[in-house]
Amino acid sequence: MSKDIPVLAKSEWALMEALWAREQATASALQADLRDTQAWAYSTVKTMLDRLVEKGYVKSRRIGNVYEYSPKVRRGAVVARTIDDLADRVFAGSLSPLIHRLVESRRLKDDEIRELRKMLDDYPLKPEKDAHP
Amino acid sequence: MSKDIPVLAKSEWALMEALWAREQATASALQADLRDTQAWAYSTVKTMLDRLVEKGYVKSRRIGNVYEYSPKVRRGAVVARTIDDLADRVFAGSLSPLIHRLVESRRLKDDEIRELRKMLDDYPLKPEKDAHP
DNA sequence: ATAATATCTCTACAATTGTAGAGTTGCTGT
DNA sequence: ACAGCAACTCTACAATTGTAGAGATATTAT
Repeated sequence: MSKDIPVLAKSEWALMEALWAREQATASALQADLRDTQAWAYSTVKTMLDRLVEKGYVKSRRIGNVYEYSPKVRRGAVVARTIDDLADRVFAGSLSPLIHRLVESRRLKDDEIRELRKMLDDYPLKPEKDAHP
Repeated sequence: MSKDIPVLAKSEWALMEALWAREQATASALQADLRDTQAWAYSTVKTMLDRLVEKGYVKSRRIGNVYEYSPKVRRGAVVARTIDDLADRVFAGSLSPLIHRLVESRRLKDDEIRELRKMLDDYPLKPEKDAHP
């Protein structure tokens, strides 16, 4: 599940977001998509994509003389891994202090608090899915 | 509040944790503290510390012929900034989806869920500190 | 005084990330 | 058949991060 592909670097996120948004696209399409936020040269985008392919985040296939790139990992998986990574570094692998911290950061609006409450209330306390020993 | 000092890199976290733990220490003390987890040469630790000084995370003062380092920023602040950074990149600045994600990741134990519930229940819905219109 | 020890300083080098120019190739319209 | 254009490939370079050796210096025990 959580392979050991390296964590995404900052800019790579932007690119991946664009790619996830399209599901599959050429380098220049992505370059265009990102034009406003990241004014990257075509070759920059291409280089990054190829690096992402090496890292295992993206797959590419040649269509005619053009490469089409598509995500190889689902966004959710990457997000999860990123969070894990953070939890590892910052909270020694435990998520709950991280969440504490988030909540305590007071940067949540009341609505969000309410929503989170609801989510937690609905949260199914583990339906004992473990294989019995 | 949230200065624009660069986000801590992976290894730097380890070092900072050690420093926060001691509150002030020499390079070699930290090197010793980290011996088990990070087998760094003295000069490695020293270099990193000096880089952290440059970045504004650490301050140092010479005591006799030895430098004593101490954190310049509180851990909490750095954690907050790190989380913000993550939220920015991954969730377009909003924390609540991040929390959602964390909770949904199912990597929380039941206890932790309960604890979070409690925490959220106790969470003071903003004591309307806004100036009334 | 001296040798040993601890600490510092300087310098360096590899990997990764950020960014891109220059030149090559191949289709496309005229 | 050729100019244009789009996409590609190759190469490169700066900044940051990870890591450390070598040599300078100061402190101390003998």
